[in-house]
Amino acid sequence: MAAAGSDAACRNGNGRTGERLAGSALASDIPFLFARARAASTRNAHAALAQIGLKVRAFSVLLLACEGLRPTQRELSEFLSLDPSQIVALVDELERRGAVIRQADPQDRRQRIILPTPAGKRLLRKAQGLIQAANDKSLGSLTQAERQMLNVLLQQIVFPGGRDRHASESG
Amino acid sequence: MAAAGSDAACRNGNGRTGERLAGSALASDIPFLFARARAASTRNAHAALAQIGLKVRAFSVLLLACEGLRPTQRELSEFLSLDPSQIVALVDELERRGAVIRQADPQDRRQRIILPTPAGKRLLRKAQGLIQAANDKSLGSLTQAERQMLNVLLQQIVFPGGRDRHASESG
DNA sequence: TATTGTTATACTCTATAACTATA
DNA sequence: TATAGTTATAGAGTATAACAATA
Repeated sequence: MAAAGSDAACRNGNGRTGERLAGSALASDIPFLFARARAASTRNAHAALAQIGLKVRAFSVLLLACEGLRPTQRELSEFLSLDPSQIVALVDELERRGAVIRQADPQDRRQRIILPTPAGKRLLRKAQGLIQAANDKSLGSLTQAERQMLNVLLQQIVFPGGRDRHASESG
Repeated sequence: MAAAGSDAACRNGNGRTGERLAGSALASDIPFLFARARAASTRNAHAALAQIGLKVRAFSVLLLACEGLRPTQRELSEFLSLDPSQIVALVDELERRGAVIRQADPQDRRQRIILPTPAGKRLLRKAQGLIQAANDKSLGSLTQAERQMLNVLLQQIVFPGGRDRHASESG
Protein backbone atom coordinates (compact mmCIF):
# COMPACT_ATOMS: atom_id res chain seq x y z
CA MET A 1 0.00 0.00 0.00
CA ALA A 2 1.19 3.54 0.64
CA ALA A 3 0.60 3.71 4.38
CA ALA A 4 0.94 7.39 5.02
CA GLY A 5 1.35 9.07 8.32
CA SER A 6 4.21 7.74 10.38
CA ASP A 7 7.23 7.62 8.12
CA ALA A 8 5.96 9.43 5.06
CA ALA A 9 7.04 12.91 6.06
CA CYS A 10 9.48 15.04 4.09
CA ARG A 11 9.85 13.05 0.92
CA ASN A 12 9.45 15.33 -2.05
CA GLY A 13 11.45 18.36 -2.99
CA ASN A 14 8.51 20.70 -2.73
CA GLY A 15 8.18 20.28 1.01
CA ARG A 16 4.63 19.15 0.38
CA THR A 17 3.57 16.19 2.42
CA GLY A 18 0.25 14.98 3.74
CA GLU A 19 1.15 16.49 7.11
CA ARG A 20 0.61 19.92 5.66
CA LEU A 21 -3.11 19.16 5.39
CA ALA A 22 -3.43 18.61 9.13
CA GLY A 23 -4.44 22.27 9.23
CA SER A 24 -7.68 21.34 7.50
CA ALA A 25 -11.05 21.29 9.21
CA LEU A 26 -11.09 17.59 8.41
CA ALA A 27 -8.48 17.10 11.13
CA SER A 28 -11.19 18.00 13.66
CA ASP A 29 -13.87 15.79 12.17
CA ILE A 30 -14.74 13.01 14.58
CA PRO A 31 -15.70 10.35 12.03
CA PHE A 32 -12.47 11.03 10.16
CA LEU A 33 -10.50 10.72 13.38
CA PHE A 34 -12.36 7.52 14.25
CA ALA A 35 -11.47 6.09 10.86
CA ARG A 36 -7.79 6.88 11.20
CA ALA A 37 -7.58 5.75 14.82
CA ARG A 38 -9.36 2.52 14.00
CA ALA A 39 -7.17 1.86 10.96
CA ALA A 40 -4.00 2.35 13.00
CA SER A 41 -5.14 0.29 15.99
CA THR A 42 -6.42 -2.65 13.95
CA ARG A 43 -3.27 -2.59 11.84
CA ASN A 44 -1.20 -2.97 15.00
CA ALA A 45 -3.51 -5.64 16.37
CA HIS A 46 -3.43 -7.61 13.12
CA ALA A 47 0.34 -7.45 12.95
CA ALA A 48 0.59 -8.75 16.52
CA LEU A 49 -1.93 -11.56 16.08
CA ALA A 50 -0.42 -12.68 12.78
CA GLN A 51 2.31 -14.59 14.60
CA ILE A 52 -0.29 -16.95 16.06
CA GLY A 53 -2.41 -17.04 12.91
CA LEU A 54 -5.37 -15.09 14.28
CA LYS A 55 -7.22 -12.04 13.00
CA VAL A 56 -8.98 -9.50 15.19
CA ARG A 57 -12.44 -10.79 14.28
CA ALA A 58 -11.56 -14.33 15.29
CA PHE A 59 -9.92 -13.00 18.44
CA SER A 60 -13.12 -11.20 19.38
CA VAL A 61 -15.19 -14.35 18.95
CA LEU A 62 -12.67 -16.40 20.91
CA LEU A 63 -12.65 -13.87 23.74
CA LEU A 64 -16.44 -13.81 23.95
CA ALA A 65 -16.55 -17.61 23.92
CA CYS A 66 -14.00 -17.87 26.74
CA GLU A 67 -15.72 -15.71 29.33
CA GLY A 68 -18.37 -18.17 30.43
CA LEU A 69 -21.15 -16.20 28.75
CA ARG A 70 -22.11 -19.12 26.49
CA PRO A 71 -22.99 -16.87 23.54
CA THR A 72 -25.09 -18.06 20.62
CA GLN A 73 -24.01 -17.22 17.10
CA ARG A 74 -26.90 -14.77 16.89
CA GLU A 75 -25.65 -12.92 19.95
CA LEU A 76 -22.13 -12.77 18.54
CA SER A 77 -23.57 -11.38 15.33
CA GLU A 78 -25.45 -8.64 17.16
CA PHE A 79 -22.70 -7.66 19.54
CA LEU A 80 -19.97 -7.58 16.91
CA SER A 81 -22.24 -5.85 14.37
CA LEU A 82 -21.47 -8.58 11.87
CA ASP A 83 -23.84 -10.46 9.62
CA PRO A 84 -24.78 -13.97 10.86
CA SER A 85 -23.13 -15.43 7.77
CA GLN A 86 -19.83 -13.88 8.77
CA ILE A 87 -20.06 -15.45 12.22
CA VAL A 88 -20.44 -18.84 10.55
CA ALA A 89 -17.12 -18.40 8.80
CA LEU A 90 -15.36 -17.19 11.95
CA VAL A 91 -16.67 -20.04 14.09
CA ASP A 92 -15.83 -22.53 11.33
CA GLU A 93 -12.26 -21.30 11.39
CA LEU A 94 -11.93 -21.47 15.18
CA GLU A 95 -13.59 -24.88 15.25
CA ARG A 96 -11.27 -26.27 12.58
CA ARG A 97 -8.45 -25.06 14.74
CA GLY A 98 -9.81 -26.82 17.80
CA ALA A 99 -10.27 -23.59 19.77
CA VAL A 100 -14.07 -23.68 20.15
CA ILE A 101 -16.95 -26.10 19.67
CA ARG A 102 -20.58 -25.60 18.66
CA GLN A 103 -23.16 -26.98 21.08
CA ALA A 104 -26.85 -27.15 20.22
CA ASP A 105 -28.86 -25.38 22.91
CA PRO A 106 -31.11 -28.10 24.40
CA GLN A 107 -33.83 -25.53 25.06
CA ASP A 108 -33.92 -24.30 21.46
CA ARG A 109 -32.12 -26.64 19.13
CA ARG A 110 -31.94 -24.00 16.41
CA GLN A 111 -29.38 -22.08 18.42
CA ARG A 112 -25.71 -23.00 18.63
CA ILE A 113 -23.79 -22.04 21.75
CA ILE A 114 -20.09 -21.39 21.21
CA LEU A 115 -17.88 -22.94 23.88
CA PRO A 116 -14.10 -22.77 24.28
CA THR A 117 -11.83 -25.80 24.41
CA PRO A 118 -8.81 -25.92 26.75
CA ALA A 119 -6.64 -25.27 23.70
CA GLY A 120 -8.86 -22.29 22.87
CA LYS A 121 -8.34 -20.86 26.34
CA ARG A 122 -4.59 -21.23 26.02
CA LEU A 123 -4.69 -19.57 22.61
CA LEU A 124 -6.68 -16.68 24.04
CA ARG A 125 -4.15 -16.05 26.78
CA LYS A 126 -1.38 -15.83 24.23
CA ALA A 127 -3.49 -13.56 22.04
CA GLN A 128 -4.36 -11.24 24.91
CA GLY A 129 -0.69 -10.65 25.66
CA LEU A 130 -0.04 -9.76 22.04
CA ILE A 131 -3.10 -7.54 21.83
CA GLN A 132 -2.13 -5.64 24.93
CA ALA A 133 1.29 -4.88 23.51
CA ALA A 134 -0.27 -3.76 20.24
CA ASN A 135 -2.71 -1.50 22.04
CA ASP A 136 0.06 0.03 24.10
CA LYS A 137 1.71 0.89 20.81
CA SER A 138 -1.48 2.32 19.32
CA LEU A 139 -2.14 4.47 22.37
CA GLY A 140 1.43 5.31 23.18
CA SER A 141 0.79 9.03 22.99
CA LEU A 142 -1.81 8.89 25.77
CA THR A 143 -1.31 8.66 29.50
CA GLN A 144 -3.16 5.98 31.46
CA ALA A 145 -5.63 8.58 32.71
CA GLU A 146 -6.27 9.76 29.15
CA ARG A 147 -6.82 6.20 27.98
CA GLN A 148 -9.37 5.65 30.69
CA MET A 149 -11.18 8.83 29.78
CA LEU A 150 -11.18 7.85 26.11
CA ASN A 151 -12.57 4.46 27.08
CA VAL A 152 -15.42 6.04 29.00
CA LEU A 153 -16.30 8.44 26.18
CA LEU A 154 -16.24 5.69 23.57
CA GLN A 155 -18.44 3.43 25.66
CA GLN A 156 -20.91 6.27 26.03
CA ILE A 157 -21.14 6.46 22.26
CA VAL A 158 -21.22 2.73 21.58
CA PHE A 159 -23.46 1.72 24.49
CA PRO A 160 -25.64 4.80 24.94
CA GLY A 161 -27.87 2.84 27.30
CA GLY A 162 -25.26 3.81 29.87
CA ARG A 163 -24.89 0.68 31.99
CA ASP A 164 -22.29 1.47 34.65
CA ARG A 165 -19.25 -0.02 33.03
CA HIS A 166 -15.90 -0.27 34.72
CA ALA A 167 -13.58 0.82 31.91
CA SER A 168 -11.16 -1.89 32.92
CA GLU A 169 -8.65 -0.99 30.20
CA SER A 170 -8.25 -4.48 28.84
CA GLY A 171 -6.66 -2.95 25.80
CA MET B 1 -28.34 -6.75 6.26
CA ALA B 2 -28.68 -7.63 9.92
CA ALA B 3 -27.53 -4.34 11.43
CA ALA B 4 -27.36 -5.15 15.07
CA GLY B 5 -27.19 -2.72 17.92
CA SER B 6 -29.85 -0.07 17.80
CA ASP B 7 -33.13 -1.85 17.26
CA ALA B 8 -32.13 -5.45 17.63
CA ALA B 9 -32.76 -5.75 21.34
CA CYS B 10 -35.27 -8.15 22.88
CA ARG B 11 -36.14 -10.33 19.95
CA ASN B 12 -35.88 -13.96 20.94
CA GLY B 13 -37.76 -15.80 23.62
CA ASN B 14 -34.66 -16.71 25.57
CA GLY B 15 -33.96 -13.14 26.58
CA ARG B 16 -30.60 -13.55 24.90
CA THR B 17 -29.53 -10.58 22.85
CA GLY B 18 -26.16 -9.17 21.88
CA GLU B 19 -26.55 -6.59 24.64
CA ARG B 20 -25.96 -9.32 27.18
CA LEU B 21 -22.36 -9.55 25.96
CA ALA B 22 -21.65 -5.93 26.85
CA GLY B 23 -20.38 -7.35 30.14
CA SER B 24 -17.43 -8.81 28.28
CA ALA B 25 -13.89 -7.48 28.50
CA LEU B 26 -14.24 -6.75 24.80
CA ALA B 27 -16.54 -3.87 25.69
CA SER B 28 -13.48 -2.11 27.15
CA ASP B 29 -11.17 -2.83 24.28
CA ILE B 30 -10.23 0.40 22.54
CA PRO B 31 -9.79 -0.98 19.01
CA PHE B 32 -13.17 -2.69 19.30
CA LEU B 33 -14.76 0.55 20.48
CA PHE B 34 -13.06 2.45 17.66
CA ALA B 35 -14.44 -0.03 15.15
CA ARG B 36 -17.99 0.25 16.44
CA ALA B 37 -17.86 4.03 16.80
CA ARG B 38 -16.45 4.41 13.33
CA ALA B 39 -19.01 2.04 11.82
CA ALA B 40 -21.87 3.98 13.41
CA SER B 41 -20.57 7.43 12.53
CA THR B 42 -19.75 6.62 8.92
CA ARG B 43 -23.11 4.87 8.54
CA ASN B 44 -24.83 8.08 9.62
CA ALA B 45 -22.61 10.21 7.43
CA HIS B 46 -23.19 8.01 4.40
CA ALA B 47 -26.94 8.08 4.90
CA ALA B 48 -26.88 11.87 5.11
CA LEU B 49 -24.64 12.38 2.08
CA ALA B 50 -26.60 9.91 -0.04
CA GLN B 51 -29.24 12.52 -0.80
CA ILE B 52 -26.66 14.58 -2.69
CA GLY B 53 -24.93 11.57 -4.21
CA LEU B 54 -21.71 11.85 -2.24
CA LYS B 55 -19.77 9.35 -0.15
CA VAL B 56 -17.61 10.24 2.82
CA ARG B 57 -14.38 9.65 0.91
CA ALA B 58 -15.41 12.02 -1.84
CA PHE B 59 -16.57 14.52 0.75
CA SER B 60 -13.17 14.45 2.40
CA VAL B 61 -11.40 15.13 -0.88
CA LEU B 62 -13.82 17.91 -1.73
CA LEU B 63 -13.32 19.53 1.67
CA LEU B 64 -9.54 19.42 1.38
CA ALA B 65 -9.74 20.88 -2.13
CA CYS B 66 -11.96 23.75 -1.00
CA GLU B 67 -9.80 25.14 1.77
CA GLY B 68 -7.23 26.93 -0.35
CA LEU B 69 -4.52 24.41 0.49
CA ARG B 70 -4.04 23.42 -3.15
CA PRO B 71 -3.32 19.77 -2.32
CA THR B 72 -1.65 17.40 -4.76
CA GLN B 73 -3.05 13.92 -5.20
CA ARG B 74 -0.06 12.55 -3.36
CA GLU B 75 -0.80 14.74 -0.37
CA LEU B 76 -4.42 13.64 -0.36
CA SER B 77 -3.26 10.05 -0.49
CA GLU B 78 -0.99 10.51 2.51
CA PHE B 79 -3.36 12.52 4.64
CA LEU B 80 -6.35 10.26 4.01
CA SER B 81 -4.26 7.08 4.35
CA LEU B 82 -5.52 5.93 0.98
CA ASP B 83 -3.57 4.44 -1.86
CA PRO B 84 -2.77 6.89 -4.70
CA SER B 85 -4.85 4.74 -7.04
CA GLN B 86 -7.90 5.30 -4.86
CA ILE B 87 -7.39 9.04 -5.01
CA VAL B 88 -7.46 8.81 -8.79
CA ALA B 89 -10.92 7.27 -8.68
CA LEU B 90 -12.22 9.82 -6.17
CA VAL B 91 -10.89 12.80 -8.12
CA ASP B 92 -12.22 11.30 -11.36
CA GLU B 93 -15.66 11.13 -9.81
CA LEU B 94 -15.57 14.69 -8.48
CA GLU B 95 -14.17 15.95 -11.76
CA ARG B 96 -16.88 14.23 -13.81
CA ARG B 97 -19.34 15.94 -11.56
CA GLY B 98 -17.78 19.33 -12.17
CA ALA B 99 -16.85 19.84 -8.52
CA VAL B 100 -13.06 19.94 -8.88
CA ILE B 101 -10.45 20.23 -11.59
CA ARG B 102 -6.91 18.88 -11.93
CA GLN B 103 -4.19 21.43 -12.57
CA ALA B 104 -0.65 20.43 -13.45
CA ASP B 105 1.79 22.07 -11.04
CA PRO B 106 3.96 24.35 -13.25
CA GLN B 107 6.94 23.75 -10.95
CA ASP B 108 6.71 19.98 -11.21
CA ARG B 109 4.47 18.87 -14.03
CA ARG B 110 4.20 15.36 -12.62
CA GLN B 111 2.06 16.66 -9.79
CA ARG B 112 -1.64 17.46 -10.12
CA ILE B 113 -3.11 20.09 -7.85
CA ILE B 114 -6.79 19.60 -7.03
CA LEU B 115 -8.82 22.82 -7.19
CA PRO B 116 -12.50 23.40 -6.46
CA THR B 117 -14.97 24.86 -8.95
CA PRO B 118 -17.72 27.26 -7.82
CA ALA B 119 -20.16 24.37 -8.13
CA GLY B 120 -17.83 22.30 -5.97
CA LYS B 121 -17.84 24.95 -3.28
CA ARG B 122 -21.63 25.08 -3.31
CA LEU B 123 -21.78 21.29 -3.10
CA LEU B 124 -19.42 21.33 -0.14
CA ARG B 125 -21.58 23.79 1.79
CA LYS B 126 -24.59 21.57 1.33
CA ALA B 127 -22.56 18.51 2.33
CA GLN B 128 -21.21 20.17 5.45
CA GLY B 129 -24.70 20.89 6.71
CA LEU B 130 -25.69 17.29 6.21
CA ILE B 131 -22.50 16.00 7.82
CA GLN B 132 -22.96 18.18 10.85
CA ALA B 133 -26.47 16.84 11.41
CA ALA B 134 -25.20 13.28 11.00
CA ASN B 135 -22.39 13.86 13.48
CA ASP B 136 -24.80 15.36 15.99
CA LYS B 137 -26.73 12.14 15.72
CA SER B 138 -23.63 9.95 16.09
CA LEU B 139 -22.44 11.88 19.14
CA GLY B 140 -25.85 12.55 20.65
CA SER B 141 -24.94 10.87 23.92
CA LEU B 142 -22.05 13.28 24.53
CA THR B 143 -22.13 16.84 25.82
CA GLN B 144 -20.29 19.55 23.90
CA ALA B 145 -17.49 19.49 26.46
CA GLU B 146 -17.18 15.72 26.12
CA ARG B 147 -17.05 16.00 22.34
CA GLN B 148 -14.24 18.50 22.59
CA MET B 149 -12.32 16.26 24.94
CA LEU B 150 -12.82 13.30 22.62
CA ASN B 151 -11.60 15.41 19.74
CA VAL B 152 -8.41 16.32 21.60
CA LEU B 153 -7.70 12.73 22.62
CA LEU B 154 -8.26 11.42 19.11
CA GLN B 155 -6.02 14.05 17.59
CA GLN B 156 -3.31 13.10 20.05
CA ILE B 157 -3.51 9.55 18.74
CA VAL B 158 -3.79 10.38 15.06
CA PHE B 159 -1.31 13.27 14.99
CA PRO B 160 1.15 12.31 17.71
CA GLY B 161 3.48 15.07 16.54
CA GLY B 162 1.31 17.25 18.76
CA ARG B 163 0.94 20.43 16.75
CA ASP B 164 -1.27 22.77 18.80
CA ARG B 165 -4.58 22.08 17.18
CA HIS B 166 -7.70 23.98 17.96
CA ALA B 167 -10.25 21.15 18.20
CA SER B 168 -12.73 23.34 16.42
CA GLU B 169 -15.48 20.74 16.45
CA SER B 170 -16.30 20.92 12.78
CA GLY B 171 -18.19 17.69 13.15
C1' DT C 1 -45.37 -18.32 10.17
C1' DA C 2 -40.98 -16.88 12.25
C1' DT C 3 -36.17 -17.64 13.62
C1' DT C 4 -31.23 -19.83 13.66
C1' DG C 5 -27.80 -21.13 11.21
C1' DT C 6 -26.07 -21.98 6.59
C1' DT C 7 -24.75 -21.36 1.69
C1' DA C 8 -24.17 -18.64 -2.32
C1' DT C 9 -23.51 -14.32 -4.59
C1' DA C 10 -22.46 -9.67 -5.57
C1' DC C 11 -20.60 -5.45 -4.28
C1' DT C 12 -17.35 -2.36 -1.94
C1' DC C 13 -13.00 -1.58 -0.01
C1' DT C 14 -8.19 -2.33 0.21
C1' DA C 15 -3.63 -3.85 -1.43
C1' DT C 16 -0.24 -4.71 -5.07
C1' DA C 17 2.13 -4.43 -9.24
C1' DA C 18 3.11 -2.58 -13.65
C1' DC C 19 3.00 1.26 -16.86
C1' DT C 20 3.64 6.66 -18.50
C1' DA C 21 5.35 10.98 -18.06
C1' DT C 22 8.09 13.82 -15.93
C1' DA C 23 12.12 14.93 -12.99
C1' DT D 1 17.26 6.46 -11.10
C1' DA D 2 13.31 8.09 -8.74
C1' DT D 3 8.63 10.06 -8.23
C1' DA D 4 3.42 11.41 -9.50
C1' DG D 5 -0.18 9.74 -11.45
C1' DT D 6 -2.65 6.01 -13.82
C1' DT D 7 -4.43 1.42 -14.91
C1' DA D 8 -5.45 -3.31 -13.93
C1' DT D 9 -6.15 -6.98 -10.85
C1' DA D 10 -6.69 -9.75 -6.84
C1' DG D 11 -7.99 -10.16 -2.13
C1' DA D 12 -10.49 -8.91 2.04
C1' DG D 13 -14.52 -7.15 3.91
C1' DT D 14 -19.52 -6.34 3.70
C1' DA D 15 -24.37 -6.80 2.23
C1' DT D 16 -28.25 -9.53 0.45
C1' DA D 17 -31.11 -13.33 -0.64
C1' DA D 18 -32.50 -18.00 -0.45
C1' DC D 19 -32.59 -22.47 1.92
C1' DA D 20 -33.03 -26.33 5.76
C1' DA D 21 -33.98 -27.33 10.45
C1' DT D 22 -36.46 -26.07 14.31
C1' DA D 23 -39.78 -23.42 16.93
